[in-house]
Amino acid sequence: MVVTTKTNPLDAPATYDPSQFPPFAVTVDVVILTMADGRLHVLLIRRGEAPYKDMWAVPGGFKRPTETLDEAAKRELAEETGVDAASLLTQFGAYGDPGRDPRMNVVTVGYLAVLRDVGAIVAGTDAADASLVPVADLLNGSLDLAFDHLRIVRDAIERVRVELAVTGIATAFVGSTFTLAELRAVYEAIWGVQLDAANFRRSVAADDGWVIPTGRRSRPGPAGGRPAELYRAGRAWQAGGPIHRQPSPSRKERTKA
Amino acid sequence: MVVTTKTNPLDAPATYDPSQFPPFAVTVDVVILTMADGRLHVLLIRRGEAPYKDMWAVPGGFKRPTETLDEAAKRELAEETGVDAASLLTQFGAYGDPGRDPRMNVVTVGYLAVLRDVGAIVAGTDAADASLVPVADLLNGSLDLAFDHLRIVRDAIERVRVELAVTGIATAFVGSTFTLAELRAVYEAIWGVQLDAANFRRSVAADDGWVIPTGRRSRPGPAGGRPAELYRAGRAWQAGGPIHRQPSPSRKERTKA
DNA sequence: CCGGTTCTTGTCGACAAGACCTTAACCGTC
DNA sequence: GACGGTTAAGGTCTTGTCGACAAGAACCGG
Repeated sequence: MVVTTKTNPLDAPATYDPSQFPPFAVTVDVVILTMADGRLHVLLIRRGEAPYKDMWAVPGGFKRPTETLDEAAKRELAEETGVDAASLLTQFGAYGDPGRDPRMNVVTVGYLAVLRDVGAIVAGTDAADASLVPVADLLNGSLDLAFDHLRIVRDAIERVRVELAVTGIATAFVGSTFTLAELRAVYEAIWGVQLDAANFRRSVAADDGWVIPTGRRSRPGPAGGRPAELYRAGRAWQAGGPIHRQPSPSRKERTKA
Repeated sequence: MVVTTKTNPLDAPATYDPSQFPPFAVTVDVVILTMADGRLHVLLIRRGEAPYKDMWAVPGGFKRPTETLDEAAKRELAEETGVDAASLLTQFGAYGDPGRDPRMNVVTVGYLAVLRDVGAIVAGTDAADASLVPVADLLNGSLDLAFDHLRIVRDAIERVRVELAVTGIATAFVGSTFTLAELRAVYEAIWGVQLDAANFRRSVAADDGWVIPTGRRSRPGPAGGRPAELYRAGRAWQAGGPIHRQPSPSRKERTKA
């Protein structure tokens, strides 16, 4: 109640005296997303012990009492991939369903990390224990995960779709220099749409600050074609990205949908 | 435990053997927002005991091992206000900084609840212990809160501003039937902007599904005026609201900003 | 040199959103 | 009952944005 017989507003019913609070384990799970061959992938690890032995799971670990949640996520990311970048981490949800871990009461906090070129990192670890999995394989239900990690990954995907429209998270998927085609591929893969290259260029390059031309040009692919200009990320990506998802599919159907 | 010393990527360093996981208290804090005299308010309670005695705080309580986080938030909301509506609850963040509660390790999960007409509920309880506070008083720093609750409330406000553009949360602030002026006041108060009444009407009433006219009309205010039509919320509010925040202030400055 | 491919620039039209005005309906007072 | 004040509702015009589409530029291989 707002006010019980005592006067402590933070307390729960007498059966839940704060001095006898139910203990929980608190963990941090990091959903690591990256682009590989034009598709969105998530980094998963294979469990070596029960429960859910041999199943794929999201990397994570226990929060320490001396660190914040953000620091715990940063530490886990560094332990898993060797990447030290706290700015790429975004908290997206907390999960505490009873029985989600059959061994004890665990509340986990989900973090989203966007990296580029995780392939080399994954290869460096034991390949049998870590792998990049296309998110499409998870979203269509053809692959299940340990615990409630499938739900956690789903929520992370949904979050990155929103972040893509609101923040400049797209540049985290590409390298320090990139072509606009690469950047456009990020939007197309994550949103599952097809964007007009000309209009995309206009939106991104119009008011400068989004991307900065370097003057150099990329080498064409094996199929030839005109070499694309190389850009680097500008500093204006904190106040909302330049590309927005189409709210209503304009009259013509998209082939890719 | 999740893992033993070997081969399991889910584990932490040996100093953190899962069998000795550090215990945390897990609480749920509910930021209850409502409209009062044209401004956005938050329901706060006054602490009666140390720490932070006599300071304002967000209502909350311990999560029980047998309930989910959502259920805990729903229970807390019912205990505080008597309102039983889980659909209005939105989780927006987790907070676990060390020392945020000087007594023990506490991780709290923040929930946002949008209600209408909390005034009667607050009046029903002990008025000295619960109160509606304008969020403006919190955002400008003139009032501090216990623990890290100021940060929690700030995050909740930011979240409701986003939800307003993405979901149909605006209808949760008004009654079951409402005028478009009332609905517009919600947007104006939360975003701090001034919207053109004519354009607002077009956006909301254009493609029906947002609001449904009831045929009845409201009684004019004390200053007179033409009576407004009464609407009720449609069912199309799950796929994004009709009103979007202006991304770029078009050439003319707004008087209210 | 010549098609094939990709990047870049240009133009056009549809649509959405803001600014502004006019009409409609109710109040109070005189 | 007439009149000004107030608020709601509807209409029109302009502006800006966004998507579709066409055309040119720069590289490839043969």
